[in-house]
Amino acid sequence: MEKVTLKQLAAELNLSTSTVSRALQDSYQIGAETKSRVLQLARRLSYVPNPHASSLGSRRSKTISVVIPEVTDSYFAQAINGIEAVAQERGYHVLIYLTHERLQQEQEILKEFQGGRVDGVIMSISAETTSSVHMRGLLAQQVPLILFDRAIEQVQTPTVLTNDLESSAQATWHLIERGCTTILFLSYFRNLSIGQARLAGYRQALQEAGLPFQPELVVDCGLDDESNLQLIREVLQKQAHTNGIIATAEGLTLSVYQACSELHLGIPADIKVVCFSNSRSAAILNPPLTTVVQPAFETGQAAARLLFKSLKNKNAVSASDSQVLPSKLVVRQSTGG
Amino acid sequence: MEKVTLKQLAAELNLSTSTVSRALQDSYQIGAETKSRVLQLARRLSYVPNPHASSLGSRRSKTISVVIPEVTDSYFAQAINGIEAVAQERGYHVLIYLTHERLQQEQEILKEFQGGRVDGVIMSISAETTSSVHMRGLLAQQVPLILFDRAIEQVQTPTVLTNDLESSAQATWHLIERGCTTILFLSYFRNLSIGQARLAGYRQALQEAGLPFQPELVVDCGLDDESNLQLIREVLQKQAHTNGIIATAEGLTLSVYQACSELHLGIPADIKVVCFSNSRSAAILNPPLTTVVQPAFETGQAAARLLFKSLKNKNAVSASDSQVLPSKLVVRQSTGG
DNA sequence: GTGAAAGCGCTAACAA
DNA sequence: TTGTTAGCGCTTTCAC
Repeated sequence: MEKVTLKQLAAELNLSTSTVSRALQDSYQIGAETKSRVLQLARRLSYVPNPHASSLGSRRSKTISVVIPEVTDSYFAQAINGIEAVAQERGYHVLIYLTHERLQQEQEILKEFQGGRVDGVIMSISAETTSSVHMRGLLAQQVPLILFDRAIEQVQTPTVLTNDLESSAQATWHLIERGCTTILFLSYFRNLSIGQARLAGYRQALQEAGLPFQPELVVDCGLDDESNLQLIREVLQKQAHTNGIIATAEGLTLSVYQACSELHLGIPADIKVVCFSNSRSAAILNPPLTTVVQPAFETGQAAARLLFKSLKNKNAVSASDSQVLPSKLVVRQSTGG
Repeated sequence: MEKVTLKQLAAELNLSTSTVSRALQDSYQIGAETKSRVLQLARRLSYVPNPHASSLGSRRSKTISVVIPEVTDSYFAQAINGIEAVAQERGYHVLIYLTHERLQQEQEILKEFQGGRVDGVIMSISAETTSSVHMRGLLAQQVPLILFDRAIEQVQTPTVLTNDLESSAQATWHLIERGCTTILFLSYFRNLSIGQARLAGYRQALQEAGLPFQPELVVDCGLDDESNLQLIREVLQKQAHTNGIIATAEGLTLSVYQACSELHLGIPADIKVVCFSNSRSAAILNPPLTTVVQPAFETGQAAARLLFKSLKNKNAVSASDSQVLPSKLVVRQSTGG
């Protein structure tokens, strides 16, 4: 099967390529009859445009990209669905790139985008990202960038975040109300602004409740389950009075439950647990897990909408259009039900 | 910041664009000194090639695509990671497309690929896909296609599958050994070949064990949790003797646990449960869930390797290179531990 | 080892 | 309403 091109369509129809091109784009400049002739032939020969040629010619790729740390996390998976839903409405393609929490990957990906591969970018920064220098290049090229969930202060671009400080404070308060006095805070890559906000919320709640903040109760976890498990086990042994845990990432749930089980700490009898998690299985864990659920799908949607607004008009959107969507606390038996 | 092009580099260096192009591709035709001059300037001006121009010129996009039903499923998320790992080694980009289990989406996506957007495709078909006509076009264009996990018979292309029949039989046997006599089989989109293989495995085990096959114990579930829950609830009520369940999709776990809980059926005392699931949280469910775990990452890797082999030499790979990787049964308390 | 030149397939002024 | 004509930025023969 030969590849059919615009030129061939044009030749066949005794039209110019530009007319055919316009007809296929449903341009107002083209007569109804011509359009239908073109469309008919295109369909008959099952013509498929070459996106590279079209991107090159128009300097628009009709493609946006999503750059995220990983996809084996309910939050990001759900956010992708939100972004996709919006992109699809507008006839845009979505390229997903994974950084695996590595700054270098993120840098390389963004660098690539300066070549014009995509029209805009929606990103959640990697755990290693502490500066925004690699975003400057993109922005200098006028490629719109929206950050979601995990952002970084210095960069002047719109963000869609959740109320991390508040929801963390709420989770902490919830534990306090259930009688917890010594609460372990498991941070996930401490340098993330989101992690700091959650830590701040925790501290704020402690303070309001008149409980002391104990730095030794803050444990910085990472990607590796095995070492997380070990860290948690150790701190639970050392800080034997611990009777509450806040885990700030879905990926920590397993390690927390395992550590408690190994140490024969009953949840919620001996120790109460709440995790930031968008996993649907939270409801059927043993025991069912109290979670801080982030508005993942909605965040994706909002980010995509901002991006498209910006694509339409570069100046329509600025950092001041940033949004904050609320997370919600879902109480289950891991904190006493 | 102006966009730097090859032409500009060439002008600056008093070289032709072709020389610069070759130098950047590390062609053997170019002298070492020239190469280093080019590279240096490119770096200094932070030159980034335009991928569309390069794809158009070379008729290769250095991009492969992954087409999957959804991403909020551990199996697919892990498979993506496997594919990505291989693609990255080879300097290829990975585009991920979601069909949301809809055939129409899948058709549109594959159609698009006929335009030359990607060099090759790795796909797991949607639940609605019962024919392979929409793949013919791609194959006719010589775009290599590898199917994984969910394939379809008629199409002559390599596949990477798991031993669904065997693992399903194994799971069924496991339940039988634990004393189950009336085993509910929850299929997920019955028409999928993978679903049929699993059903066949179930039937085979029953037969070997001398247990009757009861069609009313086979329930076809779908995407919607709510209706799945209802279906399961109903059949459990009608078939009150049921003392075992096999759920053939990760997404069914929640509904199964909920249904049992609502009907006050104790797992594993009253009813034993095994699910096909790659979710890490299986170990901490209430009770911990016996799972059939598929080799997701490895399947992704294998599929990608096949694809690259085929990209290198169209004739190097054929349907006869298809692979079958084994799943494994992980026994936990939901079947008695 | 390097350059000239002809595209790749499509878009978008500018004309007509 | 349609056609002409340059490109878009890079690759790739074919010469030298």
